Amino acid sequence: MEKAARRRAILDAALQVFSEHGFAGTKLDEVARRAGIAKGTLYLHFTDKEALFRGLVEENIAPVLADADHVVGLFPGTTRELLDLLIGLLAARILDRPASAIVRLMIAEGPRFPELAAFYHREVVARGLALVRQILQRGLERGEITSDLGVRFPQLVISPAIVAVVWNSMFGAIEPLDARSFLMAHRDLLLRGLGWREN
Amino acid sequence: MEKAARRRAILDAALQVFSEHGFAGTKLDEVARRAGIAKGTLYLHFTDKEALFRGLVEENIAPVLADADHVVGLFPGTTRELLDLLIGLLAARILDRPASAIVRLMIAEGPRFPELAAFYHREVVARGLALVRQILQRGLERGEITSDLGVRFPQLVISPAIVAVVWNSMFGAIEPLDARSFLMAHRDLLLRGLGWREN
Amino acid sequence: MEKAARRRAILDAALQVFSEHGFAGTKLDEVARRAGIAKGTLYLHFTDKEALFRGLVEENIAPVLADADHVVGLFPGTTRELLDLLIGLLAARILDRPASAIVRLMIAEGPRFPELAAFYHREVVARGLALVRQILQRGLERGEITSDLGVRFPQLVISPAIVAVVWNSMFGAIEPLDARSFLMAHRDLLLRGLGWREN
Amino acid sequence: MEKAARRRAILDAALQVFSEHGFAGTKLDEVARRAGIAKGTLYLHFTDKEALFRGLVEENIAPVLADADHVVGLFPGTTRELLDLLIGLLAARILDRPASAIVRLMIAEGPRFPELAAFYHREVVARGLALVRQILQRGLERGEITSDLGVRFPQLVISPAIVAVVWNSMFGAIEPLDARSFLMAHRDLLLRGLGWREN
DNA sequence: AATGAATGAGGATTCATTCAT
DNA sequence: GATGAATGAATCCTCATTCAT
Repeated sequence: MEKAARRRAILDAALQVFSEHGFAGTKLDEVARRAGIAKGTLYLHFTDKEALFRGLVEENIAPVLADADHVVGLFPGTTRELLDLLIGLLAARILDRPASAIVRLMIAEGPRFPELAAFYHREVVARGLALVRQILQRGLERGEITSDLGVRFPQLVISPAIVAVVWNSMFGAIEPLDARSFLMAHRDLLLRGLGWREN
Repeated sequence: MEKAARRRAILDAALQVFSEHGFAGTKLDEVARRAGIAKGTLYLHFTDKEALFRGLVEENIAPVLADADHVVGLFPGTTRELLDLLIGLLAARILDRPASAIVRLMIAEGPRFPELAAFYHREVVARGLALVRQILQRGLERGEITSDLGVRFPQLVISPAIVAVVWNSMFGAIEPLDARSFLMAHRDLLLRGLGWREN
Repeated sequence: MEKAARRRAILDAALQVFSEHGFAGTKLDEVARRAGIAKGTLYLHFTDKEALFRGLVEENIAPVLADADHVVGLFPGTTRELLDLLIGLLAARILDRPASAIVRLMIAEGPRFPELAAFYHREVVARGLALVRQILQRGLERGEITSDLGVRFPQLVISPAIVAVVWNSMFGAIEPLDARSFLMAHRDLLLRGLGWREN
Repeated sequence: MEKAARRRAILDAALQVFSEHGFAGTKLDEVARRAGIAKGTLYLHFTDKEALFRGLVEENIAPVLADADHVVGLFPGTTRELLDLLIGLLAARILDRPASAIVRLMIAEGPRFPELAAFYHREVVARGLALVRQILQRGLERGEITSDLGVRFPQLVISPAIVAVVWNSMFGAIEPLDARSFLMAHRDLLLRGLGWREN
């Protein structure tokens, strides 16, 4: 349908512009220009600037959730294999502009959009952390790891991915961080820290 | 001197308001109001909004650097003790509103202030990471740890602190993260991951 | 086209207001109000206050130049007839509010807009003086006048017209000067001074 | 007295700044700076910006009037000699920055200060024109000139002086006008135009 | 008297939103 | 539906004026 394509073009443009200028700094003129439509047309798709921002975040969540389901689906395998898979996905996502831009936007603007933060927490963060917990819990039960720190603080597993996004957005031009090697190092450190032992 | 106090009041107010609304979203009227001065008075201390923002970041760096020097000064001790010290400081800093607000602001606005990001990188981030490297390098030399992953990716040591700040700013109202326990868990995981062995 | 009419309305209002209050003293709010449009609409036609001022001067030059060409076109006639024609045009222009307001504005604001003054000199003043020189040079060649002072100082021919404008703008309410009689007297004095002799 | 010197310094500075930027464009900060005093001190001498402007014009009139009296005092002489004297004074005045700046200011700002324009008309212009009339009337009575056009339109005698001031303020950088030669040419043209005949 | 820091009304400019075409 | 010209509220910044020292 034509309408859906139009909507997608707007959201793509909005992601770029919000990402470059932040919420308050974004001019809808520029979003419209990049989307190749007239300014007024924006209002046929989104009631106002805030709705556009919310739509942006909400509609970029689907692929993330699909990823998670994918990981869950591949559950057979060692904890190491699952963590590798997870980190591979994170790396893919991090190298992937849209999703990392969304993460950055949520960090930058989250405090000004509490309901959106709650939505993001519920739909993305809580699910992601639950997935991490599942993987590690299973590792404990199988005797592949011995520490429950990861289950208790699943954010520890995710932290380096967040930092890689933030780092490259701020210091990418000065001292870029290779996200893949960084996350590989993290996986090694993490597994050893959790008491990993090949059975 | 009266002038310095006025300046401090302005910076305190600015930290609050920039922190709540971001750079573009901040009204200087509100900064002035919270500082208890007239709008025009702001301009006797800072040439414009951007100078105020820069001043805010720059003048909040001094205490951070003082901390770092302090840690270096206390160098004798095991790697575990030093990491504890470091993490204690991070926790103190994280629980400390001003500094965490600055970190958040830098993450949110950094991409729009490249020179400021460079300044922050040079004065705070690079020094902090150098300190981490020193500590871990010394641990390797003393045989207290065996992995050099921390030396190669010192950001891994810092990541959970950054995430704790970001987490609480976004999800503090929904699911607060106890920064101290979180960082203690991190320290345990990290040390074990690095091959910690009490001599 | 509607757009051109809007632009004309703005320039008309701007001429009034700039003329009454000078450049710095003019409020764009008032220009908009008198043009019957909203403040923001001004900016769809002129990028800023200075562009509006420049546009005002530049677009009021066309009719003046058309007049000058007209005079040149009517060249056959005695020097007296040509001077009469010229003075008639000056009088018409002087009694004509817009042009005299422009002259006043240029005198008042010229020093603060050097490029605009240069433009005005090039497009209006130099051409006007060249026309005066042509007329007088022809008079000398035909033996109708004997002095070359007018050719050497064509500003002498124009001075009373300028003064009439300035006088009436300043003292019009106190002691108005009848521009037509004034310029007629000037013509008589000038011709006699240049050694006029009917052939 | 110290106070009078202070006042003079302020007026000198004010003349410069008003002359460069016009009334609305003048910042009292800059006047104070150039006068070498604090901003607040201005208000010990002039109640407000407008009073300063008025004072400026009013206090620069004395020397002009003194000149005029001087001319009247030297009355014996031919009409040519008196006109020479008058034009010499005008040239001196025109080459003299302060007075020409005042003339320019009155032209530029006069319409916004009607009472000041009236004052200027009464104290300077009317007296100057009366003087011109006296000289020419005497010339007629003595039979040195035959036309009464100058008596009827004394502004014709003054016009080139005004134009010289205006010209050089606007086009001085592009095509400067030598005021002295210009006024000499005017004198010759004028005398001949009035029917001058050496007795 | 002199100072200059402080004030806050005022004005240029921007931009989210509306609406006639 | 789509457009983009028009709107005017909102915000940064300036500067004449005041006043405590």
